[in-house]
Amino acid sequence: MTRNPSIRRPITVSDRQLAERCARGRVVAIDDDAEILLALRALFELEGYACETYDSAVVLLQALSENRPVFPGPCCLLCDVRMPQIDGLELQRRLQELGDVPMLLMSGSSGAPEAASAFRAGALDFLIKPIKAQTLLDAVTKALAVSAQRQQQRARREELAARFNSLTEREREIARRVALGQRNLEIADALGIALRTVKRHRQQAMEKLEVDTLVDLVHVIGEMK
Amino acid sequence: MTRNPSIRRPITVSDRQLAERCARGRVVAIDDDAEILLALRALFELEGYACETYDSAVVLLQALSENRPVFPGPCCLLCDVRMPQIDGLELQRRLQELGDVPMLLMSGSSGAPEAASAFRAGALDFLIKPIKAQTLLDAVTKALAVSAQRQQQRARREELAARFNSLTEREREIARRVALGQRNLEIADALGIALRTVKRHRQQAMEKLEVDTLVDLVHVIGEMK
DNA sequence: GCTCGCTTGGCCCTTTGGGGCAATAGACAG
DNA sequence: CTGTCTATTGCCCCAAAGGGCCAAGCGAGC
Repeated sequence: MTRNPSIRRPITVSDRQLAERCARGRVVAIDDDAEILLALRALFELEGYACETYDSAVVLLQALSENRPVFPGPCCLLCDVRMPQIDGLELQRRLQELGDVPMLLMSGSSGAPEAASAFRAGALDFLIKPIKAQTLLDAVTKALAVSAQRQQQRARREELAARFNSLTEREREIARRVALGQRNLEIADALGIALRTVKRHRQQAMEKLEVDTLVDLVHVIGEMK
Repeated sequence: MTRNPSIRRPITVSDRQLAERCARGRVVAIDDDAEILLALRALFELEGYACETYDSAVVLLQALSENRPVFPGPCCLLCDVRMPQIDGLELQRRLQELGDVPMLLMSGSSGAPEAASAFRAGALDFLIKPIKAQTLLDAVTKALAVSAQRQQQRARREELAARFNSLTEREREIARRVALGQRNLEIADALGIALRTVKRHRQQAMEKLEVDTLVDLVHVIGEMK
């Protein structure tokens, strides 16, 4: 394991506090109104969430492109629609490939077309200013829950994919066929190899996939695709 | 099999044509503007879809409560938001328990709040008048596709549930345990019965569920819940 | 009382799965 | 060139699943 060269300062107490907050949930707020950002930050931090604020989508995109490490945990975006240069909907489009961070949009002056676009593009909600604090918190809570679930799902898939990739090509082939319900003998005939060989690969595959029943194998293969 | 007493007139040629259209897709349009309804009907029928029109949500609800038989096939609702008595959003709420018919809302005068409400309540899209014919057709095509998929899904589940219910209590119990990966002997011990008995029930269950491999059993049980 | 379906279980045999032990052969990195 | 990894296979043994044949106990309904 190599040392990460990006670590260049010691961990402070505030880092630890931030980490705790991030574990509960992190709200990334984007609005060109500085006062609103302050108010949002105050509200979310009072609730025990971490909050990052950006006064424009451009700054956020730049920060993201630097790809600096963040504490793990659920995360959501809360973004104003009406902003100069890059507006909320445009930002949503650009982040779409990133994909798994739930997005909340808010606006005071937008019409139905903007709201509809936002939802079509996958926004989790569209809040109309002025927004009641409770409404905002409910939306954020839900968004963070969605985020947590997606992250869990993704972690699980990656875990399984990693295990599956640690199999040899032959083992994968046999695992797939086993999960389709083919018998060892069928597989042996199909691949033109001996029964004993199929058994060995099957055995190896199940060991590497950390399953010990056929049922679990089926579930694991099913979860991956 | 008993005769259905609700059949009281012979099948006509136009019935057959309607049935063909319904199989392609049926659009239920609700708008208080008679001209719009005419235009919608013309558009959808030109595309080969069946189209029912209602000039108010009240009439639609009444028609639904009579529960008369309709031809099977994918179906979607296309409903104006701004209507007297019961508006589009209210109709959406009332039909929500019905649940599996995709809903498209349209409006010329609504704002972001209405659009957001519609999406939160599960609307598939929210179209802003004036709507281009192509936009409308695209939305309807998508809604019908969703409907078809839901119907297929539901049919499959009902089919499987019916099979599962045709099992005896004991057979269900054993099928569940088998699908959880328990071995016959484990099950026998857990239920305090002989191995042979478990085998018999297992065998019966798989026959009734129309599966012949353990893998298929797992999939069938999985699809049901 | 009797039949029918559900549940139960014993006996026995075959097929399939699981796994140890040993060995051959090709590919590839060091 | 050598050691490691992968794929392959044979032989043997045991456990588990699949299934035929037969039969008893029991509650529901005729």
